[in-house]
Amino acid sequence: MPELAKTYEPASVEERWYAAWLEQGCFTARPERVSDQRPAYSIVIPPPNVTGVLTLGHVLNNTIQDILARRARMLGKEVLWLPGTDHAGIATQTVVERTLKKQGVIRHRDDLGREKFLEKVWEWKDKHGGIIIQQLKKLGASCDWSRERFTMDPEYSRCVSQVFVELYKKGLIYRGKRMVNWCPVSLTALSDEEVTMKPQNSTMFHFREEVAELPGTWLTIATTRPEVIPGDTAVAVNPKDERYAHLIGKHVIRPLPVNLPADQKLIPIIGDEHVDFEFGTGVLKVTPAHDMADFEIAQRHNLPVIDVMNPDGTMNALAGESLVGLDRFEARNVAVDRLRELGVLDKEEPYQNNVGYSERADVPIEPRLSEQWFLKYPSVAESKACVAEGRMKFFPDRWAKVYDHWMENIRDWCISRQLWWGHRVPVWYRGDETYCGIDAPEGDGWTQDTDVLDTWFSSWLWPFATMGWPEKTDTLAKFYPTTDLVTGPDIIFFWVARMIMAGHEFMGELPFRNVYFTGIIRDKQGRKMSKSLGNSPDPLDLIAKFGADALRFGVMRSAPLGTDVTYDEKNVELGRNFCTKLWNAARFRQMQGGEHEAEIIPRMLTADDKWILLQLDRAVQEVTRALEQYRFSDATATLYRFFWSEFCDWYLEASKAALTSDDDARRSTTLAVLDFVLSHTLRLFHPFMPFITEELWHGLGYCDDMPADQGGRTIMNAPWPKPLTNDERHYMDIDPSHEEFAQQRYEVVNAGRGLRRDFNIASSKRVRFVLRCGAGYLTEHDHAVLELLLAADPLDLADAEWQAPKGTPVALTPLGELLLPLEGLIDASAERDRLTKEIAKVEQELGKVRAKLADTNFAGKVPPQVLAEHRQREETWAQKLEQFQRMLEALG
RNA sequence: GCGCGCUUAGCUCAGCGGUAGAGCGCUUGCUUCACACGCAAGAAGUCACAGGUUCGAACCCUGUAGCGCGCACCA
Repeated sequence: MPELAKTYEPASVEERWYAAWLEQGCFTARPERVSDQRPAYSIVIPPPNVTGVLTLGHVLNNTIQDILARRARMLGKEVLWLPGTDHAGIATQTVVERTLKKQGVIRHRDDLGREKFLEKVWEWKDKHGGIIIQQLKKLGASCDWSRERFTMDPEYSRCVSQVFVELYKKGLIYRGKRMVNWCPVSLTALSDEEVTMKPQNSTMFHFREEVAELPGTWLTIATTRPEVIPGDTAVAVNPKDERYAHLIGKHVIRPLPVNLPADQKLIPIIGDEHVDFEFGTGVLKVTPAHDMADFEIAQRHNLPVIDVMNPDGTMNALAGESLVGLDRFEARNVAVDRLRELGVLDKEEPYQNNVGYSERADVPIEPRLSEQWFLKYPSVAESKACVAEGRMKFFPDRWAKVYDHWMENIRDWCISRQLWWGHRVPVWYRGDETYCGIDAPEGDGWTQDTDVLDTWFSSWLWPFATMGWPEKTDTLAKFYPTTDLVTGPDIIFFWVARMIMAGHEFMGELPFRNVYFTGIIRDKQGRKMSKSLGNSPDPLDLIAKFGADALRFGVMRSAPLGTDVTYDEKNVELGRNFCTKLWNAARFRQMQGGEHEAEIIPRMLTADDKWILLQLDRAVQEVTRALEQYRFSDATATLYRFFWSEFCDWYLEASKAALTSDDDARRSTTLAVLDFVLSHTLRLFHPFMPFITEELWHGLGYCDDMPADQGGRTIMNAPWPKPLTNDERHYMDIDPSHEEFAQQRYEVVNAGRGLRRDFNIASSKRVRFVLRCGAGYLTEHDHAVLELLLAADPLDLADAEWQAPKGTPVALTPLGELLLPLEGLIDASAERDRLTKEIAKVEQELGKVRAKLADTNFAGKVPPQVLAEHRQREETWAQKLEQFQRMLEALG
């Protein structure tokens, strides 16, 4: 085996192993291998935007999925991690359109026309579509690339059409002219979920309108949107409002638009319960074409609907000469000027309100009446029930409540978009005829609906459409429903809820059993990562600098279940340091030589060996449990503690005593324990850090223990470590008392190091220690370990009678008093001060315990076990106190 | 307005009924033959606040404040 380099060089290792895994088909799922003994495990990737680039959010999300997939393989499952990309309608179309404009190819997409423009989008997709996939590979994602899907693949598109047709035939999809959220920039309708409310500093304008039938009587109206006054078709008051009730049925004179004949300016005063008399002036202007609530009022009262705006947010001719052609915000200013000129503007006051914004274009949406396609959600009851009844689990489970609330108040989904990039609505028209089908109808003269479908209308089919539905493929039969879904809580409604409904509706079953919601990655100031803030580091840079494993480990370590992740490059650095530590521990093992298959000889096991085997066992159990509960940061914390503190700091240092001994059996047993622990550790680490563990798995030769026919002896297929069985414990003669003994010796070491510190002796300087435990109490090996770890030269064992020179520093340990004889440096007063301080501490602790025990309330009511613990504690402190006092007396 | 979450060491977070923990940062030693991306030792906390339950509360209950998120929304 070639000697390992001094530091780990991730780049070449990562590239080499990823290529090897691909070549050996390690990621390919084989449905034919699924059986009772080899259960299926599946997960579908949340498809990233096809033209997107990798962000830290993707790193978090996909590392989690990779950990789950890799661990499932090690548990002997047949794993399918199905990857792919999303066409991301608006996002992609916007990017391509903007780029073409920048390049001067077009001024507007209409310059090219639908077909030509789509050609450009496909060109763009072919050019940039592979980027994020390549980046996921850099991260080490073990996706089954042979099954990669794209939401605009021909087969996938057929699924989308088929689903549309089926829902149409069931009467769940319908077309209607309704109020929708309109984005004046993207020029398309949006779903309710694509609108986010933002607080705005607006102005509330109060203006007067005169009652036509009662000249001199004015109604004052409060509004934030004076520019849509030309669209007002009524003024509403609450019929119970005594101030205004008598005016119902009369009319007011609308001040805008100007230049209309007087009779056309009259609009009715109506009574409607919707009007809140507390708010504003208690008089509401009703603008049915530009406000959702007003539209409903208009329907109740059969009011005309006057749309005064163009699709792009500019005012149309109906807004009148003074406003026509102006952008809605300019128009607002002009409208205010007009009101002022007319002398009817009473008041302007600053006002904070919430305005719906288009999530994508980041501009206020415009409520707009238009002809759109809507879906009445299917399988709502089942979808609600499966989460409520716990058949599908959410992690953390508080999201179940959010889901439930949304499902309870679910409203029809506007699924049509006035875009070009996407799945075309599979509906054709000819005269009065309408045809809905997967393929175009026979005969001439049919024209297809020009709208495309909301991107999520394809994404919601992802779990089964990617597996070949509607064909009954092997993949679908074996891997659906999927096991886990890993995604962000921000798309719980956009995607998760809808997939659950589609799963029930088309597969008759839930699409996944567990949903893990990641946190959102934030910067150190707690802000979301975003391109515009420039606070989002490029994961590829981090991989280049620290290695993919370091990035993965660092991110997982800082991402506890249920909380947002504060990103700090320090964490990645920590991951890099950890990789180096692992690498160097492996190097240490390699430098000892010897074959790795050296067998453990139970009778040769030292207390240290048994101790580390028990710590390993504990780590195996903890990591396993943490992963079962999706507590990834807990798993990394355990791995870190076990490997760094327990294995490297204690065991590996202690093992040096055995490794330099003349006893061959001891030597080879120690090597065997090192190998046992390392090979288990590598496997525990593998899901988190796939590259370095594979490299060391081969570098240390552990791969040789695997059957040659199993996919190239990769650690990917090595068995996940199991806790020790009772038989194994018995065979190796391991029991908790050995752990305690080892621990006690380590306490001696700590005490010795403490003495060094107190007396300013460098940790590396070899000095004489005396342990008053009686000769022959320790085995030769245990003694050698203590000597090594204390850097003692020598460590003498003495009887209780042994007297040190007065003022010799001494520390209490579970194995006896540890003395540090200082030749010529004895300072009795310094030691007296030190002991006095120790005594004060002990007395304080003893006092606390005694006070509790003296409390009859405590002693009478506490469970016996707790009482016993306190008694034990009291005894220990009392003993210590006595010993310290004796030491102080000895000082004279 | 309704709901959810958070508040523990300078920073990021564990702990969720029985003596306050980790990593980073900080301090002090150390070129100890795997590793200075390291080793060793150390300082550092009225566990947001106020009540309550309990023998005992960071942990359970009630309320308050601050921060964050979701839903709804009155022009």
